[in-house]
Amino acid sequence: MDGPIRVVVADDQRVVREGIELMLSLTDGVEVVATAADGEQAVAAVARYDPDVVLMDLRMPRCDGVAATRLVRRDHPRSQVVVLTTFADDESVLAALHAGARGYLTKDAGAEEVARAVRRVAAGQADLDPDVQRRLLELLPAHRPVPSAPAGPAPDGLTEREVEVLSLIAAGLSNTEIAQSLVVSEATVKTHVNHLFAKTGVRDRAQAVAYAYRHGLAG
Amino acid sequence: MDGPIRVVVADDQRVVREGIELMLSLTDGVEVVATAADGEQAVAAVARYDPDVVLMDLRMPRCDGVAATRLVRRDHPRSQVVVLTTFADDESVLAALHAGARGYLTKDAGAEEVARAVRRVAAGQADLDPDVQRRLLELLPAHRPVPSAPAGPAPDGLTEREVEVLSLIAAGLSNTEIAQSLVVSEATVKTHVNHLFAKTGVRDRAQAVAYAYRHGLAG
DNA sequence: CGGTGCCTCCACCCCGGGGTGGAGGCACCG
DNA sequence: CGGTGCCTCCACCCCGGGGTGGAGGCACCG
Repeated sequence: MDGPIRVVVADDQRVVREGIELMLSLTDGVEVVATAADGEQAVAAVARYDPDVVLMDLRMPRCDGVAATRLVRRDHPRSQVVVLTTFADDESVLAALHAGARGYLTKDAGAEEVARAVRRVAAGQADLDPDVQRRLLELLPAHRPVPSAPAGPAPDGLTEREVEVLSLIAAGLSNTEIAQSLVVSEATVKTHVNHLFAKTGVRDRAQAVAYAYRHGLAG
Repeated sequence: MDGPIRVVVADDQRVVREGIELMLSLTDGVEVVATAADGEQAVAAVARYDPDVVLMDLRMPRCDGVAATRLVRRDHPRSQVVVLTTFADDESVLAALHAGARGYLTKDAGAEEVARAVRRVAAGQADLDPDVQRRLLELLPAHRPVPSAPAGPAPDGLTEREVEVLSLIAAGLSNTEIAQSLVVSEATVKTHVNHLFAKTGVRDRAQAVAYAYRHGLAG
């Protein structure tokens, strides 16, 4: 990486825009090449200046930040986008990340955080607000271990009986119904349920059903 | 947060273990209450000391870090886990995060990074290595909630919001978590849940998860 | 022989999930 | 204009699910 990291700042609030511009101008190795007050201007600025990084507000008039991010990523994939916004609700976060943002900062980030995000993103890494990271974890897609051994032995050391109970859970049976189905007491069912929860690391039967589907124990 | 953040350090290599212990002992507001040389010891230490944070190596004898993390999260959900490992391959990362780790550091992290991760995780946030963040982004689920109108209309006359709630149920979230995720009250979530149960004809969330998987609203 | 793992069952506790019966705001539409 | 559907939120109730801490029988095996 030679030469400064070239940045475009897009925010509809002038104070914010100029504050960030100033902040970054005092940062070593970073240069603000343009600013934009709405999404359309941001896209145009990217086309004209081919920056390394775009600092993008989400709430802007005329083509909001998400749409602008999507356009930037589609037409100028070399330019990375860091979202800088007051809001961190799931809708915004997912939409922005899906549009291709590699960074996500909230507006109480300090100069240091902003500079770090710009550098990391320019270096091909990601830099997300800690709360956003946590949300991502919650949305973690199923961990499919390896589809190698499909109908092989039970995963996570489940016993035969536990797999049986798990399948019935996935089939939508209550503990009482499972007990009737297996001709054992409900207490026994609850024991198996507790054991298989512990082994698979799930919290409740909803998660257990998802686990069963992902591991081919239901369907 | 009053009192120091109480930490357990688990690593089978003595140099690493004691190095981190020293490093953290010099950090304001952090106290190492125990160390562990393998997974079993780590789990036992958590049970005995009820720490705020566990720094967990992944490669350890007798119950590896992933299993230990899972146990800690199951049995002592108050204690958060930060993984500290040399490896950042996808399998390890996914397994660890799935087991419930809230932090992920590689071993070339400095004292500052380690301290920051401990603090953030203790505060209920997440702190993942930037490369891990990038991997997570690549794994981002296909933003199911509101995909404009791609995969056909919702089955059984489900509204957009109901489909959204159903997807989150299938992702294993509780009503409280769904409420937080959608930024609405829990009462609203319960209303949607009741409506979608009635429309789809399921009885509880276990059956709802199965329904979601069968109708391609999860997975 | 003793140890281990699995299956079986018990009592007890508590909270979250699921159900009922409301309500208001808003957008859309005939 | 009034009706309808959706989203939002409330209070209240109750039961099943999930967790704890036991226990005994049995098969297998070193």
